[in-house]
Amino acid sequence: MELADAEAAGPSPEAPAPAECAPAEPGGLPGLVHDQLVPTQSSSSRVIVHVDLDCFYAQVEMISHPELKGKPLGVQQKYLVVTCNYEARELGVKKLMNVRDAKEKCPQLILVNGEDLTRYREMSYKVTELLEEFSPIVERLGFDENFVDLTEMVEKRLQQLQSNELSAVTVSGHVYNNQPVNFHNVMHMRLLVGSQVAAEMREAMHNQLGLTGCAGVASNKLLAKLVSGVFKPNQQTVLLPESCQDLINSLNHIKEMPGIGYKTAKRLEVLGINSVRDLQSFSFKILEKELGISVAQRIQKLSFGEDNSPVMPSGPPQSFSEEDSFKKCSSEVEAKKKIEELLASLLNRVCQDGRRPHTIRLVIRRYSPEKHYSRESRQCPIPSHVIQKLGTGNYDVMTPMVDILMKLFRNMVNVKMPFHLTLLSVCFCNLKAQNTAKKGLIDYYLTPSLSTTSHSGKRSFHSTSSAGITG
DNA sequence: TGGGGTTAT
DNA sequence: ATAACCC
Repeated sequence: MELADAEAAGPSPEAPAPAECAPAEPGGLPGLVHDQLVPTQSSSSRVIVHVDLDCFYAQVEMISHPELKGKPLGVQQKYLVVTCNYEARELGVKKLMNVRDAKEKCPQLILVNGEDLTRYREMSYKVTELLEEFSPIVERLGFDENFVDLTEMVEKRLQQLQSNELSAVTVSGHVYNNQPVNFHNVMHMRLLVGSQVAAEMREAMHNQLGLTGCAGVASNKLLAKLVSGVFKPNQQTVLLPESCQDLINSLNHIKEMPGIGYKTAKRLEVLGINSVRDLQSFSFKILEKELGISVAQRIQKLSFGEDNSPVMPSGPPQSFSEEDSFKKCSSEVEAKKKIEELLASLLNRVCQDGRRPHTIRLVIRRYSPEKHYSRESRQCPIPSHVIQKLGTGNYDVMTPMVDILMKLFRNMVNVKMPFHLTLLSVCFCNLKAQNTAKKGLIDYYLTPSLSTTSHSGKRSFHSTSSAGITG
């Protein structure tokens, strides 16, 4: 028979079942259990794939410049090699390596400037769109990673199969730990079909876009992401539930757990938590006291390989920004010039998108000898008369925008005092569908006093009236 | 550390 | 507006 039979035959991964990822040694983790934090242990039987392009910027550059293929290539932003191809890696170049160190390690290294992200961004969205053809549930993570929820696709494919075909299903790519497949286990079968879809995705990326990448297939985003990196360039791996503990225990430090960043890792270290096992067995009450219930709950679940966060379809971007970093900017005139450059690029992008931003933000980074990474920002609504000029190339939209940005600038920086900036960034956000009405009709409905949001879309229109800033 | 992005508070 | 996270 088909799915129903298979379902009964398997060790029932359905129902109010055990954890997604049963602990290997139930005795060794009193923390979570005794503190009684875990609510439902939602046994997700989802099939998620994480697709991760190999050294993405370098790949795009090799497509643009085929003569560079086979040679060690690095992509440079300012004084950093932000990524490089595998030829360069074999010669000792690492991601985010200083240009000087990289050249020292590898004098033949060819560097291309990658500060303009336009082509990378365009290729990135082509990848996402290709994946959306498989399933519409695609979540972007940066420019070079995507999660896809394959649960539905996989169910449909399994339903097409007769029971005698079920045992003929094969895995595509690696199985983590070389774990044997149980053809009577439904979740195993789902994941195998997931691995086949992943292979098709990678094939399509290669045939249609010329790109290679890795894929990881597992029952949630965390595990899919972790397992995608197990075999590295241009390979894929599927994780079967029984090997979940091995995967998360293969991490050498909690900082390697996606979702535990620099700050949280530092605070955990103070508590003596360094390994994933440390986090698993740590008292939840104390963890909650230190990090708050939200973070504590989330990361302790992560430590068990549990992650119920859904794959959220990214859709079009929520914001557009352009930034530039530099050694020093210390005059208003200089800042204005840089802001104008950033704005000009942004206007092109926003124009192509079709939607219109209703908010603009200026971001700065002030120089400070050690205290690294602190940005300040000011934002304000974009006046409606300026928004309306955005799509039309006709009128000068630069002038009013620059005026607004310079007011925001002076709101943050006292220009009568000496200052030293190392970064400027302009961001358009609060994007709304265009008011491309057949003048009159739609305009009428969208007029603020008459708008009742009873319309279709989920975005509510509000032609905000002049909304300048008080500067 | 670049030049981007997101969500939560 | 900031802070955390991701690449």
